[in-house]
Amino acid sequence: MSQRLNLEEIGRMAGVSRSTVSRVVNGEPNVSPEAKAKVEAVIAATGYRPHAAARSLASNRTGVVGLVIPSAVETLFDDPYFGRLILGISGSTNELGLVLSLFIFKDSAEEGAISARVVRPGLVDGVIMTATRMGDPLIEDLSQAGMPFVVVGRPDEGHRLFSVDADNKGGAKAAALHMARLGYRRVGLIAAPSNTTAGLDRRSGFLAGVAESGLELGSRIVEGDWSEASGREGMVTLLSSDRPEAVFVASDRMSVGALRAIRDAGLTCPDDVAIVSFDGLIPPNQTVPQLTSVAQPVSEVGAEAVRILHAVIENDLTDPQSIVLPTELQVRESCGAEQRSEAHS
Amino acid sequence: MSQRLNLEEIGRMAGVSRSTVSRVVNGEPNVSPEAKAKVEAVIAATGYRPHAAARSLASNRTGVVGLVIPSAVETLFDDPYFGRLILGISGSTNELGLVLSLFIFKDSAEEGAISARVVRPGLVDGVIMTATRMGDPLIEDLSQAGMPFVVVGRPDEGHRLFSVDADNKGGAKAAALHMARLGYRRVGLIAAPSNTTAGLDRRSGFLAGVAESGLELGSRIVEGDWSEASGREGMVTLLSSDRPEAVFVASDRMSVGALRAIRDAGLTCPDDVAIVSFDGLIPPNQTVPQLTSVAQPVSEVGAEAVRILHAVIENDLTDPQSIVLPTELQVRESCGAEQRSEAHS
DNA sequence: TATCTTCCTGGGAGCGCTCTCATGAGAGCG
DNA sequence: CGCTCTCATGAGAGCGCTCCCAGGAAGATA
Repeated sequence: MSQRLNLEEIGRMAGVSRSTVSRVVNGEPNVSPEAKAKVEAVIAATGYRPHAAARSLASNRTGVVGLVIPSAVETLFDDPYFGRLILGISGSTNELGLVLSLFIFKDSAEEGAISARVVRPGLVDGVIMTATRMGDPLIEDLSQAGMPFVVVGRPDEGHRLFSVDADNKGGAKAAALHMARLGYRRVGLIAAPSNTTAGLDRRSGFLAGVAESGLELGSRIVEGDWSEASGREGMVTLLSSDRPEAVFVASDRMSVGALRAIRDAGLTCPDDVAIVSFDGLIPPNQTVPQLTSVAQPVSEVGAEAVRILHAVIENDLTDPQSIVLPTELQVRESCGAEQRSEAHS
Repeated sequence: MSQRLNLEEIGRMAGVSRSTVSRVVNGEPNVSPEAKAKVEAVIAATGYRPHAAARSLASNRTGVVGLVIPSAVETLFDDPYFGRLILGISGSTNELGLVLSLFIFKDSAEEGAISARVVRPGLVDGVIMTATRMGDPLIEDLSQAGMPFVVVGRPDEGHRLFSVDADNKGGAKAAALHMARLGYRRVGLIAAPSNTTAGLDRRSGFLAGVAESGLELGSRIVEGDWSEASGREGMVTLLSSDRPEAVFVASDRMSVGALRAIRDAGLTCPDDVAIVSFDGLIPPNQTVPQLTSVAQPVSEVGAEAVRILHAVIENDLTDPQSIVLPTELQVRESCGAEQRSEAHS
C-alpha cells in the first residue's frame, strides 16, 4: 500500500529513465527543462520520496550525524547546558540538511552497546562527542573506524583532533580582572571538578587573572562537583573562616547553591560577599541577586561543531584544529558593580 | 582503508558462506556450533560491523525512531520538560536496541523541510511527536505515508491514534481536592494556554475538582502562556482585587513567577496566598517556599511512548490506544499544608 | 534398508539507489 | 560539409545486506 514507488517507476510514468529521475531529484545539472518538468510533475502527483537507506548504501553517505552524550547525564540534563547545545546543533544540522541522532547512555553497560552501534558503518557520517572523559575509549574506536568526529570541549593535551570549546580560561581570567577592577582584594574560588578540562581551564584562567591583577587568593579555594549542593557547601567552607570579599564560582548551578549559603549565613550578596559566576545559562531574574556571570556561547559551540564535522565529512578539512569561542562577561548584580561604582564616584 | 569488510569477506575468511555469517551476526538459530565459533572468531579478529544502511535497505527496517519537537522550542527547552522526556525516551530506545533521531524545528520554514525528511522511507521506522498543535499537518503526512507514530500528549477529540499522556485532568482535580482538604474556600486559577490540550485538561480537571468539593472560584481565573512572566502577571491580577486564599497554577514555571509576584506585593506564600502547582519538574529547594506540585511522570511518558511505538512497528499493536499515566501530588510548603494541619490539630 | 524428518548450508534474487560509461543528437567551427 | 565538442540520456554494475529456496547431511522411524 504505502511506498511501492521508486526511481524506475517514476521514470516509467514520466517517460524517462531512472537515471534522469535521479538527476532531477538530486538537482544535478544537464537535464533538459522538459524532462525536468515532466519528472517534477510526476513526483508532485505521486508524492514520491527517495529511499534514505538505499541512497545511503549506494552513495556511502547517510546525511546523519550522531551526538554522543556520555554518562552522568541524569544530573546534567537538569541544567540548561545540554538543551542549549542540542538547540545549537540542531539549528546547524537543519541548515545543512542533516539529521541528528542522539546517543545517550547512563551507565557503562549502555555505553558499550551504544559505542558499538555508533561506530557501525552506514548509520552516521560523523559524530559529535560531548562531556568526553579523559581517555574515552570511544575516541579510539572512532579513529580506528575512520569515523569523522568532533569533540565539544577541550581535548586532552597531546591529542590532535577536531574540537570546539568555549574560552574557559579567558573567561575565568576576565572574571578575576573584573573583580580587581571593582576594587576587591581578598577573593575566593569555588572551582569545578579538576578531572574535567573545563574545570581545569576555569581554575587556571582564574589563577592567571589573580596573579596578573595582584588579587589575594591564598588558600581560599574549594572544589565543587557542578552541583548546587556542592556550591553551597563550598561557600559554607569559605565563609567559615577568613571570609573573602568576592568569590569566583565556576558554574551557575554552583552559584545558586553559593547564594543560598550566603543567605543562610545571614549575609547578603554582594554586600558581604560578591559573586562572579560562569556559564550565563540561568535567566537573570531567576536568582536574587541577579548573577554576574561569564557567559559561554553554548549553542554557538554546538553549531560550530556541526559545521566543522560537516567540513570533515566533505573532506574539506583534514588537519585537526581546535576552535575556541569567546566568552562574554555579563555584569549584573551579584558582583556588586553598581554599589562599587557609586562608592567610587 | 576503513571498512572493506562485508559478509562475503568474513565468510571467505571463516570458510563459510555469506548466509551463515549473516545468521551468526543476527543470532539466528540453526547454525552449527563450529561454524558459529569460526565466524565469531573472525568477526572478533577483524572488528567487522554490519553495514546499517545495507541492512535497512534489505530488511526494510532501520532500527531508528524519530522524535519530532515542533516550534517554539527555543523557550520550551529552558524548562526541564524536554530534557526529562528525552531521557525517558532514550532509556527506552537503548533498552530495545533502537537509535533515536531528533527532529527539532524552530520556524515553519524548517518545519516543512523536516517534515518532508522524516516521512522519507528508509530513515526511521516510526515517529514520536511532542507538543503537537491541533491539526498538525505532519500527522496527516505520517498516516498517509503509512509511518507508525505515537503522540505524546492527548490528541484532539475524534482522532484515533496512538498516544501517551500524563493525567492532566486527574492531577488538576487532585490539586483542587487538596486545597479543599486543607480548608481553603476562595481559590484562584492561573491556567495554561487553552490552545493546548494539556492546558485545557488541567483547567477542566481543576474546575471539576472545584465543583466537586464546593470551592469558590468565581471569576478568579487568568490564563498564562507557560512563561514565568505570565505567571507573575497572572498572580498580580489575582492579587489586585478579591484576593484568593489559594491558587492553582497550571505549571511550575508559572508558579515561579507567581511566587515572585506574591513576594513583590509584600505578601508571603503560603500564609497570605497558598499555591499548588503542576509539573513537579523544579527541584524542591530551588524555590522559597518549596512548591507543592502535581508531578507528572515525564520520563515514563517518554519511555512508554517508545514501547508503544515499538509494538506498532512490530505489528504487535494495530488498534490505536491512548495511554494515560497517573500523576502524583507532591505536598511541600507552598500549599500551607504544614500550617494548616497545625491549625487544625 | 528405504523413507521421512530435521538441521545446516550455500546461492540466487533483489531492496532502491548512485556512479560510470557509452551513445546519440545537436551546436559550433573551419 | 566534415569535424569536434558539449549536452542529454539510458543502461549496466554494484553498494552490503536479508530473504527464500533448494539441496545435502544426519538422525529418526518403520
